[in-house]
Amino acid sequence: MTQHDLDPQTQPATHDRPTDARAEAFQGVREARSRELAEDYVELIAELIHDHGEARPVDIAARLGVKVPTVSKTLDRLAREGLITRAKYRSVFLTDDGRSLAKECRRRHEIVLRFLISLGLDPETAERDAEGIEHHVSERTLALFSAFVSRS
Amino acid sequence: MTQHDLDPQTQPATHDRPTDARAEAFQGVREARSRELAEDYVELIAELIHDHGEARPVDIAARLGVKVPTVSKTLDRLAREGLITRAKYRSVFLTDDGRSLAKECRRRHEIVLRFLISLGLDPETAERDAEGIEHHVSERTLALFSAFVSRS
DNA sequence: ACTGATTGTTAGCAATGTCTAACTTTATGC
DNA sequence: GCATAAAGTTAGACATTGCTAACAATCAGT
Ligand SMILES: [Mn+2]
Ligand SMILES: [Mn+2]
Ligand SMILES: [Mn+2]
Ligand SMILES: [Mn+2]
Repeated sequence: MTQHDLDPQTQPATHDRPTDARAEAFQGVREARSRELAEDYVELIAELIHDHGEARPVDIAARLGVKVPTVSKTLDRLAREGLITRAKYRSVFLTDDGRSLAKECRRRHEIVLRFLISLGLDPETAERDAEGIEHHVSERTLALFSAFVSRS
Repeated sequence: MTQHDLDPQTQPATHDRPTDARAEAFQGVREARSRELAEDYVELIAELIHDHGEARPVDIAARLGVKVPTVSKTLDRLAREGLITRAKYRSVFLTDDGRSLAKECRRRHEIVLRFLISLGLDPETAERDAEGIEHHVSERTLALFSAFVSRS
């Protein structure tokens, strides 16, 4: 390859994880990143349906802090992906897949949130951090978070 | 607004955080999301310069698991944003801003990583989760993570 | 110093995710 | 039931992030 990789002396003791493993990690993160939006949507849609009986684009938009046309376009994609069903000018419904994903997301969200609060974080910040972190925790980490919450 | 929000009975005891606060949380997450890539790049560039004396697109690409033209285009953006300097066909350098961001990112990365490992996670998974989580932890959370690591 | 291998750039495609503006449909209030 | 308000859609713009293919520059071994 390059001269560097052939010379161990030029590699001064930083973790020196294999390049491929790092690439895999980054690929995993990119993968998770690409699912984040759909996860936030279905989680929110499930909540709206539960709390209000229906999920309307205008309510989704208000809670996500985006404009309605943005929601409309994203909902088209979710429908294409089989997570929701929708009819023109009507509110949105989850498919079985969508409901199942929503449930999984809500579970992750709750675990992360309770964990952060158990650690001593204020609920506001916990909510904000959880909203981002939830998409990037492995099942293993989730298990450790759960255990910590129980134990504390 | 809509009939729902006017009728408290239809709001069955889910956390019922104000809509605006949620929107702000999501906006914060989107903001963080938009910075993730730049953060991963400068952190990696700093590491390559430290470990190998220079940061070449081909090495960045190998470690991120993307193709070289993707890196080239992203580096143009980072240059435009003032995080790096580059000359055609040459390797990349960090500006003061870039170096400062890299340092901050590395610090976050290390804290999150050590925290996850302290919790009991295996180093492989810890590395993967940290790579995603690092972009979504507030300074407060970081402080709690640090404290936990010290105390354990 | 040539030449072939490696590295880097450019152009162009596609998907995503955001917006505004203009329009259509549905719901509300009298 | 009609007029107006609210909600939803569509079109079109723009930035980002990925890719491949084609080309250009640099490096390395002889
Ligand atoms: Mn989220
Ligand atoms: Mn969530
Ligand atoms: Mn990262
Ligand atoms: Mn990192």
